[in-house]
Amino acid sequence: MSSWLDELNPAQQEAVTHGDGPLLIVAGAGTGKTRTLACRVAYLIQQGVPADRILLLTFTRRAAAEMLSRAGQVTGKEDARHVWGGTFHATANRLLRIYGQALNLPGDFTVLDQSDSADLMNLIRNELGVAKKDRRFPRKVTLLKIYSRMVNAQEPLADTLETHFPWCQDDAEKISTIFDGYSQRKREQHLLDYDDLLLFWSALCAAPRVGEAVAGRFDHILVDEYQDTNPVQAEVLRGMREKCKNICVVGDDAQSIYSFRAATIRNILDFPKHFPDTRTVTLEQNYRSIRPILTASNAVMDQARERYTKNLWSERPSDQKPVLVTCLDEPQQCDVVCRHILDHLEGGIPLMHQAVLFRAGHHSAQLEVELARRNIPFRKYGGLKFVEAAHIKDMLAMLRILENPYDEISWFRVLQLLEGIGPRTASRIIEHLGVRRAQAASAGGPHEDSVATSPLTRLMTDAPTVPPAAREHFGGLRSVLAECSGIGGNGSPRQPRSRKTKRAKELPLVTQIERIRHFYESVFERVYDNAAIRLRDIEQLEQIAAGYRSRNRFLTDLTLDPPDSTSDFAGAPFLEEDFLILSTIHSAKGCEWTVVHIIHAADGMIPSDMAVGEEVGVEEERRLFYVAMTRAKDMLYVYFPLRYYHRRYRRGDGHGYAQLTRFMSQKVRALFETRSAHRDDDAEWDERFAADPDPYARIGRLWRE
DNA sequence: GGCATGTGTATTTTT
DNA sequence: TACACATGCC
Repeated sequence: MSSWLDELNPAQQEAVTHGDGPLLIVAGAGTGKTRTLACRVAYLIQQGVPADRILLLTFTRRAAAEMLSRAGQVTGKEDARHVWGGTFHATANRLLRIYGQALNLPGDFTVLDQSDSADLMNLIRNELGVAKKDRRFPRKVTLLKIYSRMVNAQEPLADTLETHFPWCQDDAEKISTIFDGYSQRKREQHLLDYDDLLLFWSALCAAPRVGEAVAGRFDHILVDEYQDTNPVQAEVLRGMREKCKNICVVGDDAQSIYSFRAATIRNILDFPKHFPDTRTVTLEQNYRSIRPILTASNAVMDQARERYTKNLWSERPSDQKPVLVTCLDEPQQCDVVCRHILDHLEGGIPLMHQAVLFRAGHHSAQLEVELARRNIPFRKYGGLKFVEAAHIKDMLAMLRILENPYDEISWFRVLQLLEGIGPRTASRIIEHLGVRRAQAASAGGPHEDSVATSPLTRLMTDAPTVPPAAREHFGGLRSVLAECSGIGGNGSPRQPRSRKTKRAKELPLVTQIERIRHFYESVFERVYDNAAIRLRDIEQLEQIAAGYRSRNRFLTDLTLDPPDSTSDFAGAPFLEEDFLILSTIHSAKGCEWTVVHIIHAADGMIPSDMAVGEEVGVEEERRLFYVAMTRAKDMLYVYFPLRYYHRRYRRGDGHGYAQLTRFMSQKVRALFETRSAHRDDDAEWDERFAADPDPYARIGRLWRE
């Protein structure tokens, strides 16, 4: 057989060459999990399993792409490209486009992202008039969190409230009314939220004949990061493997960090129960980190309440302990991090092989400013995404109206951008246009649109009255929608389109975006104070759209696989230069770098003070810290600022003293080299002055630039 | 009545 | 920073 098998260790080989039946791979950090999974895909293909009958479920699209490219390298064939790879959600979407009809789901459904879902929730919240002056009612995001946890954990509302949202218990009745309205709207308007994708997939499996067809599509299912799947995902897998038991899951209970998404390690622990005759393979040799880093990481996990069963070991000895850097405050932390990064760069380690990790998206804000100041290019993963920016959502809302004229929240969003139109007027217009088709959805036939007039058509033929202030912009809205959709136009003398073609002639996607951008120019001018920058972002969106022919595909891809760093599109796309990685710890899952910098290792940051209320919360934060540490190959820095200014504590406008993260116990610290960035005041002063640009040079800019 | 605007406040992690 | 709510303006 192939020589590439010889390069694997015995445990990896066992996993890769496992035949039929359930397989559980318990893979500690850095034990070659990705490689093993990729090799197993390659092995299956070499054994004659058609690539398109293999399903590889991963946590991100990136992970799937990487594994398949590796599998391709191993087999040396193109086959691996045909493997079904992607996230649970993306796969659900793909399957539901094909088989959804069996569940009365129209093929043109649109997918709501988190904030869309929250907006829809808010719509109903407001309609119910539930907000009272005397008592606070859960906000839209809270409502969505409750809903999502309830659904994903498959846990009754009362239990969900009691265990995770006790302060909302009194509102249980109203909350359940809101949830009713929420699901009804989604059904009427052909909308699926993230959770629905999983629920519908699960329902698909359970459906009489289609279930078998869907499951029968795949000879083998492989699942990565199984410790971070939730009960619904487990249910999907069981549904997919009722007959054929070829399933392989990979995970590490010590790295489960998604319980806020209702992920549960019960899935991985109970896997052998759900799938009898499971073969379990444990991977314990770490190839990633030098020994001192692994030792320190293991020491962190030794304090965990639950003991994990693996003993990770490394064959990479080194004298270099990980480094704990105590800083005076955050500015100094930024300074030291930058210096270390540049030192390593000088020493031959490109920026791409270095990463700065942190607990929450905004923890890197100061550092980002400092990096920009020093001309260190970076790319940030996690935190706020490109598609979550308000103006991008404005653009997407227009496209979604064109795609699905019954999408109520998109109408709301677009209408309220116009001067003089607030919630009341928007709602009146929406009613006038007949956006809410009562009961139509339950009939669910493909001819339903021909029965009722589309809201877009009505907008053209029977325009609602709008307040004077809104007239001009509303007219603009009508013409741009008319132009993009090709539906009649604007009361203009243009002759009515012939009925010969059923579908009106639409403009190409990129042209649509261009026209809409043009329309938004004056709108943004009024609504946003930095309109120019936002409009430029829309041009970036046009670039992305250029790769798409189908508008629906474009919209769905953006919601299910959003470009994950803001700067993916900023700057020159042709200059593939070296850049530093900034990432939340969550987004760093599965990645590795030569040098890793963990910043804000203070109690309250790691663990987040949002999580310290419960023991299970703290335990998960510990695993999070462990995940961060085990990303490092050769060098690990942990930074801890002693003081925080006006940030954490509301009262007291001065500063607060922080504590080193509780996960760095005495024992753990002993495994670190400890450095102070503030050893003596003189040195510190010198450094600060040295960091400032020469005043003469600064003045010189006045005439040299 | 309904919209624009101001003020206080709470801010994790992601498909 | 964005959201929820209160007040002031057309």
